[in-house]
Amino acid sequence: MKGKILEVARRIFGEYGFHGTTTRMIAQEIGIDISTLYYHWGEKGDLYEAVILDIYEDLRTKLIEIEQIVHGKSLSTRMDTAIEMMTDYLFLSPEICNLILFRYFTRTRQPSNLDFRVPEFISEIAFSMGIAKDRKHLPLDIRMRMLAMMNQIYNFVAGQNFFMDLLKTTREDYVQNVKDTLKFILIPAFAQYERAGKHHDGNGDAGTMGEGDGKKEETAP
Amino acid sequence: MKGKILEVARRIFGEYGFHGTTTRMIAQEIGIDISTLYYHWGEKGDLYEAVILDIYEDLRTKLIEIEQIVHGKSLSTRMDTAIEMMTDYLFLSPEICNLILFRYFTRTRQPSNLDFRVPEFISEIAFSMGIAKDRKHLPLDIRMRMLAMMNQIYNFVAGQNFFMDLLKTTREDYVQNVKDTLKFILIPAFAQYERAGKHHDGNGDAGTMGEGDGKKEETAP
DNA sequence: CCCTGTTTCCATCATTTGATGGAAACATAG
DNA sequence: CTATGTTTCCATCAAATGATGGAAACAGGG
Repeated sequence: MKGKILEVARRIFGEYGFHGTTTRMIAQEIGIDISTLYYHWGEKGDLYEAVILDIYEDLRTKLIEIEQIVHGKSLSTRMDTAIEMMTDYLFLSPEICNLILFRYFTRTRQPSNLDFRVPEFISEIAFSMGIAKDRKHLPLDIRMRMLAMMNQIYNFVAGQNFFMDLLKTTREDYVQNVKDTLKFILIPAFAQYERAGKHHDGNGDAGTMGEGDGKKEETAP
Repeated sequence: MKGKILEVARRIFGEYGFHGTTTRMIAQEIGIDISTLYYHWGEKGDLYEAVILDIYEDLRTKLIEIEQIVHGKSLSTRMDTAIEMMTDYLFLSPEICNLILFRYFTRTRQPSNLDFRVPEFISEIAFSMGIAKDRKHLPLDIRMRMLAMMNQIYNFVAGQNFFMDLLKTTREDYVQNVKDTLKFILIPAFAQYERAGKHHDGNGDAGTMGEGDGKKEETAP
């Protein structure tokens, strides 16, 4: 039962957010009384915290699995496979994306129960992609690119209902197009690392060229 | 006063979301009684609706302004300028990004007051970029790429607090790195349109395109 | 069966929250 | 000043919500 509650709480919190979810909604979805819920998980904030830890744990497991499969391949191939696997996985548990994005964007009225830190796996991903030489001390620009990449996936999964309606497409079609769009955007972007040889940082101003705007060199801090 | 309420409501709704915001929070922030708020805007859902319409109107105005400035330039230049302007603008009104993303990701318990449709400017942007030949009947893949592009910007602005804390960086530094990251990812991706000539759709498996030669000139730093 | 510990539900509270009616304050034209 | 329309605040409600105590149901070992 404790597990069942966590599972349903993940889904409901993922759909409605923290304040949009009531303990009664969760209990009713399972068909139990709310006091049973409180018995197992304590107050609402504690349950939410458990949900967050749970999804990050799932995500970590998946990332490790993917890392082992794409290990050793070329960057383009690695990204292609990783995008396929990651997308398929997240569409099976879309609340993972929703909950992560809520954390990024939303403030809560709660004192500070929910502001605990969770690793964002940024360095792990960069390392797995072969972009980081060293698991620690990742330069800022690389960390931001990793965030950008993950966000791109999260967005299409978390917003699937809205976007499917907006684009007037079926689910199957949508999933395929998400993968294609991700590849269209991410692979050329990160292909710059392949072309630029191993670790030519190339400043952030990639792609524009010319213009030589006044940006100073900003070597990795 | 009516305007002042709308302005503050934008900010608070943007920070806490619909259910995370109470009418009392808005009223208190201004220093008025909640009944004054209800007098001007009716029920909470109506105020929220007004907020959404307001931010979309602002966004529309800005997009038109940008469109006129980048008109006629090359795609890379257009994107460079548009990213600069759009980012600067959104960082001044970050609640725009938050509110748009909430609409994408969050469900509300409300009956259906907030499910009204608002244009997402997808076709306008594609047309302005010179990617769409025809303002109507945009193919699905192009619309998704436009969404992906806008989402990329929205995310970094809406999540600025979280990301700045995560990356341990200052605001100024963060803003600059957002621009650089956006250019790093978006410009190479959409440069495929330039290289591929005018309208070679190219199937979704765009990842292969990056391998060919790639960008010729690379401003040696 | 009985005893004990666990789990579930019912009844109930105290707050919070959305919402409103009506009195007071304010403004403005005549 | 007075009359009229507008705006703001005070007091208050009803419903929703987070939370809890205690009785009942359940489970398993002796």
